[in-house]
Amino acid sequence: MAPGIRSDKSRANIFDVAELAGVSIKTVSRVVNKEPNVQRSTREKVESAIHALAYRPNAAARGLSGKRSYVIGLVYENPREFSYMKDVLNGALEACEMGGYTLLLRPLKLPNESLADDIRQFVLQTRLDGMVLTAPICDYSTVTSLLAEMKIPCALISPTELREDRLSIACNDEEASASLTQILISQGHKSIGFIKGHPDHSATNNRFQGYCRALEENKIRFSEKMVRQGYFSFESGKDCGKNLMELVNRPSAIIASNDDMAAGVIFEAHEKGLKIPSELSVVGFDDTPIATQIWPPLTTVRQPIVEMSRTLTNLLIVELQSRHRQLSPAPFSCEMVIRSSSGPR
Amino acid sequence: MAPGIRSDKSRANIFDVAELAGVSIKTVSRVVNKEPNVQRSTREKVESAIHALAYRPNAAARGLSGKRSYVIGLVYENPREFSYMKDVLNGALEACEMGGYTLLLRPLKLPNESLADDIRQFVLQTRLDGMVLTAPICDYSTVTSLLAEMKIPCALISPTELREDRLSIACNDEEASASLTQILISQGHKSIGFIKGHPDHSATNNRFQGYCRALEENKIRFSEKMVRQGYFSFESGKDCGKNLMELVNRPSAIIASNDDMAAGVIFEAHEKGLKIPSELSVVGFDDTPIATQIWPPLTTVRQPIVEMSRTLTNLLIVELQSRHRQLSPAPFSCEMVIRSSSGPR
DNA sequence: CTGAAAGCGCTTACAG
DNA sequence: CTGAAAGCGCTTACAG
Repeated sequence: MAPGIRSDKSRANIFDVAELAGVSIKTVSRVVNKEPNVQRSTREKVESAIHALAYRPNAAARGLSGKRSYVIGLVYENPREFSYMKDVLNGALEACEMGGYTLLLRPLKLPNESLADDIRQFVLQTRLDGMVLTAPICDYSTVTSLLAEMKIPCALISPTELREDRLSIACNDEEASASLTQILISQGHKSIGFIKGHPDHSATNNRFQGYCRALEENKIRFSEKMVRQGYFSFESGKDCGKNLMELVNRPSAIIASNDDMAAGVIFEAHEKGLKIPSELSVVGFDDTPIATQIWPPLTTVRQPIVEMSRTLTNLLIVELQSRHRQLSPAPFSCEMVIRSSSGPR
Repeated sequence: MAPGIRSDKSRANIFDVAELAGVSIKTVSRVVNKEPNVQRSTREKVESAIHALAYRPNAAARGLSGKRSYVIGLVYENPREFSYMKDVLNGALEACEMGGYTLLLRPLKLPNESLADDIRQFVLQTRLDGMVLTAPICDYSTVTSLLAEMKIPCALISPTELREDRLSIACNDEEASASLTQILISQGHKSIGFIKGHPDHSATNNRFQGYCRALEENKIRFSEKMVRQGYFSFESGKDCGKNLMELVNRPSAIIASNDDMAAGVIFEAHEKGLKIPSELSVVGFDDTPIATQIWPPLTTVRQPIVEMSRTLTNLLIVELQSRHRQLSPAPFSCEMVIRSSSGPR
C-alpha cells in the first residue's frame, strides 16, 4: 500500500507536493525535472514531500503541456525467429525503465511500399520523442530522412554506414568474423564455405569481409564457388548448405552468417548423413538460444545485443533530455564461443 | 504529406474540426468517441472535417481530462526462449492497433517476492486501463486480487481456473494431448514416457491428464516411472529425457509438454546415439520455430497463440469501451502436426 | 533562486 | 440531439 496521507483523492498531484513542501508548483516541477538552479535545502524539502506522498508526475499532463511525450518508439521488421529482437527489446525496455520513458513497439513487414508513411503515422499518432531503428530499416534513407525532417531524434542499431551525426551502435563484426575464420584455418581447414546474410544488413558485408581477410592473411585462395547468398533464415541456410555440400570438392567447414542459417546447414548435414564435426565443421553468429538446442551445439560468436541496445537507448534518452547530441559509442566486442559443431579437419 | 489546410500549427485540434464542421467541440468529441445520439447529417459533416484536417485526437489530452489512458499492459515472465511470447505479443499488438490502444510491456522475473508491488507500480505509473496477463502470472491470486481491488479489468491467457467473472482464453490442451498420445499408441507404442511442464502452468496438468486418459482408453497401464517433472526449459527436457532413456525398460516414445523440452530430449538422444524415430519417437507441444529447426523435425501440436491473444485482447478492449463484461470465448482447437521425430514402433 | 499566470486539448457533468 | 463551462495536472514563458 502507498502511504495513505490523503484519502479524498487516489493520488497526489503537484499541488499537494507544493503545499506539503511549502513551495510553488513551479519549484516542484524543477525538482522533478532535475533542473539546476534550485537551492539545496529547497530541493530536499520537495524531495521528501514527493516521497511522503508517493508522488508520480502524470504523464498525460506532462505530455499535454510540455512538448515531449516521454515515449520512444522501437521499429523493427517482424521476424519469424525472435531471438535477436528479444535482446534488442529487453535492452531498450531496461533503458526506458531506468530513464522514465515508455517504449512503444512497431513491428513492420518488409518489403513495404508504404514504409515511410507507416512510420510517419506511428510518429504522429503516438507523438513519440525519439525512435530506435533496427537493421535493415535504419539504412533506408526514406525513413531516416523522414525522421530528420520531422525532427525526431533516432538511434540506429547496426547501420551499414556509421555517421557522426547519427546516434548508432555496432559491434566489430569484421574482426569477429576474421577470428572465427582463423580458428577454422588453424584447425586445418583450407576449403571453407561461407553463407552470406541478407544483403540489406550491414552485418552481412562486414562478416564477409572478415572471412576474406582471414583467408588472405593465411594465403588461402578465395573462391566464389565457396560463397552463397543467404537471407538469415533457417530455410536459406538449409538451401545454401545443401548446395555447398553437393559441390564436387565440398568444403570441410561452413561459416554461416547467423545461427539460424547454421542450424539449417546442420539440419541438412543430418539429412545427408554427414557427421559433424568430423566430416563437416559448421559455425554461426549471434549465440542465440538455438545454438545450444541443436545437436551438436554450435560454435558461434556472441554479440552483446542486450547491452548494445540498452546503451544506445540510454544515449538516446540522454540526448532527448539534454537536447544535446551525444557521441556514438565505440563498436562493441564480440566473443568467440567454441562448441562441438566445429573441430580439426 | 498531410493536407496542409492550416500552416500556423502543425496539427489540427478539436476546435479546428468543430469550426470547419460548424458544430461545437462536444459534438466532435461525440463523433470521435462513437457515442450514439448524434444526428446522421451532423456526424457526416464532422467526419468529413476530421478527414479533411487529418485530425487525430491527442492521447495526452484525452488521458488527462478523461478517466482512461487507452493503454493496455502486457505482463509476462521474461523467458529465455521467446517463441511463445512472440506470438502473444503479436496478437496483442494487432488487437491494440485495430482498437486504437497502446500496448505497454512489463517483463518480470519469477519467482519474485515483490510481484504484486511491481505490478501495482506498473499500473500507477502508466495509469493503464486494462491488463493482459500470461501464465503463470494470471494464476497468482495476489496479482488478480490486487488488480480487482484497483479496478483494472484484466484478461488471462491460459489460466488454470476458468472463471465466469474473468475474461480468459484457453485451448483444448487435454484433448490435444490425448490425441497426440493416441497417435503414438496407434503406431504400436505401449511404453510411453511423459515429461510434465512447469507445475505453475495450467497447460501442465491438462496435457498430463490427456496422456493419462489416452492410456486408459487403450487399457495401457499407467506407470509413475514413465513420468518426469520438467519446467518447460530445454535443459529440463534434456535431464528428464536422459533419465527416461536410462531406464532398464526404456520407453519407445517420449511426450514432452513443449517443444523446447522435446528438443532437449532429441539432443540427448543424439548424445546417446539413439536413432530417432526408429529407436525412440519424440513429440512436443506448441509448434514453435525450433520444431522445424532441429533434426529430425518434431511432431507437435499447434496452438493458435497469435489468434488467441488477438481475440482475448480485442475482447478486453470491447469491455473497456463498453464498460460491460464480455463473455470469454470457447477454448480454441489445437492441430496435430506430424513430422519425422515420431513413427511406428 | 523562486513564483503567478496562461494554456496544452481533450472529457465530464450539466443544461436545454 | 446539441452546446457552454469547468477542469484534468502539468510546462512554458515571463517576471522578479
